Amino acid sequence: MSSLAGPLLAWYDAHRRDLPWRRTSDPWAILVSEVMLQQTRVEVVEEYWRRFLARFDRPAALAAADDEELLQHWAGLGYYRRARFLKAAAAAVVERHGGRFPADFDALLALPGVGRYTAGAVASIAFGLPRPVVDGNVARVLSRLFLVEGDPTRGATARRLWQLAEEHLDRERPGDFNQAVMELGAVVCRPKSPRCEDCPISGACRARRDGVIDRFPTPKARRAPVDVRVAAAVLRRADEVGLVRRDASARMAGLLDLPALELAPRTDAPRRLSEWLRATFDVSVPRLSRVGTARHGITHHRIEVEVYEAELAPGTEASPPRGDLAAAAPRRIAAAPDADGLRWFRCEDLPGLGLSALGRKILAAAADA
DNA sequence: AAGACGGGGAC
DNA sequence: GTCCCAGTCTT
Repeated sequence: MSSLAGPLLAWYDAHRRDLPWRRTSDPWAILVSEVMLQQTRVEVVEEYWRRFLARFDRPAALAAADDEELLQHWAGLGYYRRARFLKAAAAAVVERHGGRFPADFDALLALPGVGRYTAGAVASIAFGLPRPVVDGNVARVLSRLFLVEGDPTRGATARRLWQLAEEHLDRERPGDFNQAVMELGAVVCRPKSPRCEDCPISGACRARRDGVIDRFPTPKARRAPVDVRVAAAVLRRADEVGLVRRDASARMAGLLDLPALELAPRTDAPRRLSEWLRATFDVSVPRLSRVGTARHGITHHRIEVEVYEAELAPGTEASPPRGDLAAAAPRRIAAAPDADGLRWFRCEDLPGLGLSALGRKILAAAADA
């Protein structure tokens, strides 16, 4: 019925990128790639995927790992809940399926963190099952091909796109077909300045025919970003730096971070930070010097971090956090230490330790000073 | 149906 | 600076 699959598969066979997870048929390795690729670019994922699979080569290996090591391998990727779901999925594969992945869409869909897209991707790519996928790439390609209006991720528009993907799926090579459409969206049918001259199915594209490529897909409504002001402390003790582990209820839960505090407008930052460090960790920091500024964006927040540094006397210790940490300060972003409080880490051990990207930027700002 | 959830690469 | 990515879960 569809005249799309032929040209698409031929194009894919000739032009597909040599991505590491395309060299395996191991469903575990493919699941890890798909979860990492959720809302995350291919170029970013490659190195994480290699390192993760080298350490957790089978579901049982991840299921047995502790959360700290898991986060160390995920730090910097974002959407950290994915990592916990992936561990839970690995445990479920061990418990429900004896450590072997089920060649069954519904069983895959039942795994934690595996939704309609990921279940379809693993089913089609690892097991050759005829299941469609719709991700951002597929949504863009199909919305342009068939003039599908509306937010591709919601309601009737999403249903229409999944229906189109199902209708046009190649039943002989579902995994390659799905990857071909995604590849086309990533490389040719790009959000901006699409390369229609290089598109194997441009003749079938209604948006191109009508000269309205730039109006598809319909842009999503956006919220204005919220500005957040933060003061962070780089506390040094000889060759060590004081870090906190972020609380399980906070954003970036479980990652290491600099002790930091969200500031109300017109706050005397160093004084407030110093008082908070004393009240929370019982560390006395007489002199905080401003050493720089770090900027960071987190889902509709713009964060500006004033970075302060202090050299503490050798032997300085900290008490476990006191009081109600959640009530102590606003903590949309900062002020989220867990009950272990301030801990000392050798600076040379920091890389690979599970520091948040925000934390890395704060240390970089301090190092520039 | 809408909101929460990171980070960075490309323009 | 802005956009948006091989999405999923929760409310």
